[in-house]
Amino acid sequence: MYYQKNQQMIPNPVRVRFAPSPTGPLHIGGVRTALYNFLFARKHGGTLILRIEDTDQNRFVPGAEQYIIESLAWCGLKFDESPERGGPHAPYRQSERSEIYKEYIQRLIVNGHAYYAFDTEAELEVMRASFKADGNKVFQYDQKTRKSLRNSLTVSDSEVNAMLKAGTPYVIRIKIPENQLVVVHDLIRGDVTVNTANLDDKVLFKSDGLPTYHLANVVDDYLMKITHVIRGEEWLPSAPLHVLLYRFFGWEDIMPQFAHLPLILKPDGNGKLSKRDGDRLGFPVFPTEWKDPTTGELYSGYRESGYLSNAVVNILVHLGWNPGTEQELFSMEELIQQFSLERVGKHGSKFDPEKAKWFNHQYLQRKSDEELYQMLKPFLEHSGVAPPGEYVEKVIRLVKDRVFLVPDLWNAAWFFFIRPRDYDAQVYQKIWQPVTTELIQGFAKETAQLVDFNKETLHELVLHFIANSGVKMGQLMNPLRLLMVGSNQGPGMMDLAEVIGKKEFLERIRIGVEKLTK
RNA sequence: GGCCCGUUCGUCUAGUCGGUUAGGACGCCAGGUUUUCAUCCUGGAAAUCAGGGGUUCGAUCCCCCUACGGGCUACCA
Repeated sequence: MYYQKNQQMIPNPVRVRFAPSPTGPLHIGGVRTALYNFLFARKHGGTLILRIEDTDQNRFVPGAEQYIIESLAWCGLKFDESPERGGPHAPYRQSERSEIYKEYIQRLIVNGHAYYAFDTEAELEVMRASFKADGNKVFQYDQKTRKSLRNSLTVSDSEVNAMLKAGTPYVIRIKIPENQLVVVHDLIRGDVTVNTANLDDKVLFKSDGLPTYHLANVVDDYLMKITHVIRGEEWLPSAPLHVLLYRFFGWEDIMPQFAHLPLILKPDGNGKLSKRDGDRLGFPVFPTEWKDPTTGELYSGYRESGYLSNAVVNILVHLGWNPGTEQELFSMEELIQQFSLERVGKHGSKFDPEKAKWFNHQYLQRKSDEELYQMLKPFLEHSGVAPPGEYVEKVIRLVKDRVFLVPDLWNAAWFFFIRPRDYDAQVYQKIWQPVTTELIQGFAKETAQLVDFNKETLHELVLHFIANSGVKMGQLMNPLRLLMVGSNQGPGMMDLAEVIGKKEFLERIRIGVEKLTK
């Protein structure tokens, strides 16, 4: 037995769903919602369902459903029941369930909890405009205004039937009861109470014959025996409406429990995180890359930017949840074990791209040399070099700890595979003295004599050389580094020299000196 | 505008019977290692717990008000 906050037993078996609409790539906020659902399901040995909420044909984007499934799979999230896998409550696409909703909306009409509304888009627009003109009021189709609009509450039954028969377009709206208190028990926020006087008569069924989210979500959650609805905070305002629907259908005592997750906010300023923020500040807002099929617009992804899926999961899980301990790096197994809704915060979190990188660095450090090799391979191929594996592994050991994103593997190591073409002008200015050229050439001459070339012998030689010539270590080493790397970066000089070998070492000196002293 | 939710270091956060030097992490600063640049290590600055009222011997913690922030307010989800 397991008890949540307010002594509510978690019914067994747990069944939760992630219910995105296929309107484009999945925002990381959505990924996090899916992740929390996944963790909750796994933790309680429950079932995770993917339900595609595609009741808005206008916003349908081809490929989006596939994107959602694949990008989530990349994160390690798999569904037990879904459109592609099927399950006992198939179909899992709402567009394929339209007959079901018709049956349920009829029940609401018969019971007097819903009514036909014949107002056209244009008529409602006029209402909105007149409300706005009258002291900037906002028009709502609700218990106050419905009495003066064209619907089955104001029009006679025979007239309604005539209109229906004539094929007059209509929508079906919920009839919100007057002046009642509706309480939503939220696992994260506690009880949220709303007076029905503030609720409007939301459209339940559209003129295109498909339900809106509100109806479809309640009917499907009931039919699919969902026990917990874990979704974003943007749904909190409509939760009372959903509770009312459960009540009208007579399902209130088996209604799922709600948990409304706080939002992910932009790093600077206020408001929720958007693609725009990512583009502006230079970090991805989507798990994997997506190219919009119609506009061609590119949505950059974490995977393509060089993040590990493990790290992304860890970054996201911490945006709203914490373990209550000082552990900060988790495997999926550990998350499943430790996750709980109780430890999800109430307030939104600003996304911190710097911390995200740091997390990725941590996970990268835990990868084996072999795994890192595999990640570096594409870069080697792209540059047309094919060094022996033994050589690459030596390099990886030297540069590993300076890698934050996967491409850094190449950025921090390319000079082991390719000679520098340019030399950093600022560094040159700073370290290249009048005597340097002669000094380096003298050193190269002595190095050429070295029979056994490795980091120890080279180090010894350096020591001798500076003692004899009376220069400081830096006067020799800094120019050498510039010659080897083209800048002032990279691992220790001796390690670097040993790996590239004597021949290459001398060659780089020769070529570099020639270029720099021209 | 209306309704709802929120508010602890710059950021993510701990703090769940009201009594803590308010803890950790990222970032920042300083020192050390690396004769480079990063990494790494050590140390440091950084939160009058949004403000004001209560309740209490005592409030970050309970209540109220205000401010600020956010969400929703479509025949979108």
